[in-house]
Amino acid sequence: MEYNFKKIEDDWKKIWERDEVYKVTEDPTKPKYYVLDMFPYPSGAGLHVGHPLGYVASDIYARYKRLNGYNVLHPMGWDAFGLPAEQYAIETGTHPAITTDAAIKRYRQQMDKIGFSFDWSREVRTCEPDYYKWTQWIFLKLYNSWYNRETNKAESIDTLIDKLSADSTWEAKTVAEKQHELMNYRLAFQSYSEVNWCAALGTVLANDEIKDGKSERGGHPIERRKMRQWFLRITEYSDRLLDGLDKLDWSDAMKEMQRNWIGRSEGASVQFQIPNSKFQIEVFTTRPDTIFGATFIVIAAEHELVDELTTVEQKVEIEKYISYVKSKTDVERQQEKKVTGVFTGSYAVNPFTKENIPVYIAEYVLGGYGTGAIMAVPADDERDKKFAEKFGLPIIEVIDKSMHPGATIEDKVGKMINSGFVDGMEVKDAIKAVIAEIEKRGIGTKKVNYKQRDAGYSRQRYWGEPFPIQYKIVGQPDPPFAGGETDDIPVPLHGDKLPLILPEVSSYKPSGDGRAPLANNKDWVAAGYETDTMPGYAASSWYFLRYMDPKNNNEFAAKDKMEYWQNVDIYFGGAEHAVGHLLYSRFWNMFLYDLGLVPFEEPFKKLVNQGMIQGVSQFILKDKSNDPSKETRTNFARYVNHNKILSLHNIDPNKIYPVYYSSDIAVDCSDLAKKLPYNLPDGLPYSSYHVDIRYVKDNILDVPSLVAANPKYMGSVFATKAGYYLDGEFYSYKDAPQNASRDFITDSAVEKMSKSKYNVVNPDDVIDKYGADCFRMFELFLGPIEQSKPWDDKGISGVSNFLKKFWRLFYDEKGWKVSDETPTDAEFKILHKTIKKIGEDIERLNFNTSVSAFMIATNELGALKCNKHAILEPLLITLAPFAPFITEELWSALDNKGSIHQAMFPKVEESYLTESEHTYGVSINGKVRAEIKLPLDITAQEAEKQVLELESVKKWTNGNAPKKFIFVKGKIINVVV
RNA sequence: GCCGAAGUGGCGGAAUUGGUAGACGCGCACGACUCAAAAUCGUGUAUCGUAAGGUGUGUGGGUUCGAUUCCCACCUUCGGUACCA
Repeated sequence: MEYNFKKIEDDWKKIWERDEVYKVTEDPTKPKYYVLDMFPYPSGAGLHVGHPLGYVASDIYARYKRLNGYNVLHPMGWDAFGLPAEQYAIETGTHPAITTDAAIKRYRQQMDKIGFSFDWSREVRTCEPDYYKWTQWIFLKLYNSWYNRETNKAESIDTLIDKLSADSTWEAKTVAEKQHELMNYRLAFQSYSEVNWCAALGTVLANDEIKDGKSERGGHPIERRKMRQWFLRITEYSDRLLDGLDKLDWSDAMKEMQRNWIGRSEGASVQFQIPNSKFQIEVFTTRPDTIFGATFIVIAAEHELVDELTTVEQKVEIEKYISYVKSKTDVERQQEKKVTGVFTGSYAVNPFTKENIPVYIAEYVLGGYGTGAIMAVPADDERDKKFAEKFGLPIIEVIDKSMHPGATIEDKVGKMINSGFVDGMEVKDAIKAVIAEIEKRGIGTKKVNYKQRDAGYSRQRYWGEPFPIQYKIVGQPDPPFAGGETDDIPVPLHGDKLPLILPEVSSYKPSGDGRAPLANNKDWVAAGYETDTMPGYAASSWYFLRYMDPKNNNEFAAKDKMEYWQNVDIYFGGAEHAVGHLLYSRFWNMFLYDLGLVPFEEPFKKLVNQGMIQGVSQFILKDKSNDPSKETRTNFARYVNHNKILSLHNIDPNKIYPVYYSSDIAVDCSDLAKKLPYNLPDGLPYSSYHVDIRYVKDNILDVPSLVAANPKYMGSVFATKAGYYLDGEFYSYKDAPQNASRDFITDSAVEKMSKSKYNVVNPDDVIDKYGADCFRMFELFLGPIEQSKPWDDKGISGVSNFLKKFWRLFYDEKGWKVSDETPTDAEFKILHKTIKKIGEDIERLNFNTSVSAFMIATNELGALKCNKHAILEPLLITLAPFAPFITEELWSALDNKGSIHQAMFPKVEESYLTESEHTYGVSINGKVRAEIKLPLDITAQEAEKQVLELESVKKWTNGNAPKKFIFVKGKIINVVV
């Protein structure tokens, strides 16, 4: 009987769904295990072969845990709010809900084909009111909470009000004043702040949505703009987010990225007095030890004292400089390596040297970090040094590094010099001593600074959660009323009014004045609702909690269910979320934990970052000039005579007919180009274009079918070494070189899989051809799960062959051949060796070597002609997590009741694995020269005697006693001569 | 610049604690079956050498009886990040 994967997979898919095989409920009699995937954004393009890699891995892990008696929560859902659906809506007018729903259906179909064991009864969709009701609810909790630094946790805003009420001035304040004051504490708060405004997208972007100064999506330019925005006070959690990392089983790379993002640095803040004035400049420094070398102060262009410090004489120049700094975009500021700055005209007093030191403004000091002012120590800081050199400022050496050759000027090593009371101290001690002195004199304190900023939480978009906020204009009655202006007070919606449903709008475009698309709905605006929506990370910051209790209408998740499931045991997802989603989720979870709403502080115990499967893009090379008359391009003319082609085919020379060159011609030409006595204008006169990989096999383009499917290539010439294709027909050159190839060869490159690069491989196609089991195992067989690699289906036949071979252990042409004979020890050994290996591999996530272990077992059993039930059935269970369909089919053929996926993973019988002998490799001076089989319990003396008897060893020892004899039991023997 | 990961046959990769480098698969070659092809099965396949033997895990050095594995320096690639004081 043949292995008919199509029928098997279709049948079992239906049965699993009918019998709810993967449905899970809380069961206190079983240990729980929570296996989670980062839920996808359902894009219109569907899944490509890269997406399922992590899902396949997590599916195997979940199935394995289930077979080992765990009650496994393994859910899936949709991160359904997002920009692509909204932009499609702007282009076509289709409501994003419709697009999103269609995309989800498509994804679901593709996923079902692969045979995942998700409990779909727990599916969540973040764009559904049932879900975002709770996103809004949590936002209100954040709004109504503050961070109590004394108890070191978030508390209800009421405890803050109690505290503030103790001060008699509090009661005297107006409602508005009180609200403004509280805004300084709320964990979700509003503030005017410079934001990253993207004009092209009409929205504000978070720092991590920006790459190289441009929007991550679309690559549009970003400018700084002051706007009133919602923020989350994540900085209150910086320390806990940092400390919590130590307890997590995440890769070091991932932890480092979060640490760098949080960017904690310890130092001191110090006041520098401006002589004869009430002003002081507060600087932040991580190197208080070097304060004796501080010879000038630099403040940011945005610093609040700029006006006060600018003297009359310097005013014009300072204003010019500030407008110069502001005119530059972030990109330009980054590219600019020139040292710039202007003297304010004022001086400050170095509190230790008592010298008057000049105050400068320079763009290398940022307004947003630290205090926006630094004490510059040119002897120990690269940038300060460059600045001092350019402006002729004094450089005082304060650290003797002669004992540390090779140390950079910024390394914290050496002995203090020229530094008053700390002279002779080591840098480490000097830092402490200076801080102590600063604190003693009351001119500063020890301080910790973070790079991390509070997280922007407003988006000028339509397709997101509405804020459950109305605005109250000061002096007016309660909502509803018109809002949106600058002095109004946000009023949170009452919890029982949630969800606040996302309204319909007349246009999905931003209103044009910087306000969100919701401003296009008059009723919405009239009711005073906030017109911004929440960012993408809102919903994804807590979805893992909702899976535990997805249908609950009274709570985001019931306490007892969270108590049962606890946090995610293993989380699979891409490394690109290191500082976005993974940081925000930890923050939200910690917050909910502080309020006693969640029973665990960290949401994700173990993290696995699957690598990306990239696409192999194919390029065709197009003649750049498109001008057929220029015979001067002698290099190409060797193969293609444009004019000849034109006249042969009666083509109008004025008509545009692009010529594409096979890349082997281009390679020839680049060789040729090197030999030319002159340079070609801009490199070689061709440019690369992506071509759909469907028409390319092994870098050879199928020109006729490409042209047949794409009318735009009609009339184009595809030149190869032997001839050319025109409208899909091949014509040879009369003088073509002997044996020249007709193949049109493409160029290739590994890139991210994407529709626009025409390099997408659809899993459906692979599954149709080889089956889902094969697809799953092949993805894993490609290499280690954490490694990125290009998709290459060359090896897929190996996995396909394996499945067929495996099938043939049960069936041959004549039919069923499984016997009830008692297996031999050798057969048992193969079985138990495999059980052990697979169990260990899954725990370590070494799925690629598991696949090879199955191949080995199948080959070995095949060689022994073993078709015995007692071997095959346990083996089948070990394979079930990897290949759920074929194993289920064979399981039922073995006359088992119920699903194999609810069976028990077999136990390893060590007795079959213990060896009494070992074949030792015998090395002479570390090089393996011989082999010898010895009993495992042999003594070193006896082994030495036997080894030295070997002819192949005697040859090296010449019969002499060895210098040394190394015997490592069960491993190796080494003879030193 | 800084932080992190990696570099092994023609290719994807294996070697889990310092102990027989190249498992498994692809590709390739040869053979069997076939009128033939496909499919399937078998054999071989790091490299130089007829062989004995030599060489070999990015490069150079070191520790060790023994190094893909540990240490030092360097090169390359990929990810992250950046006037962060």
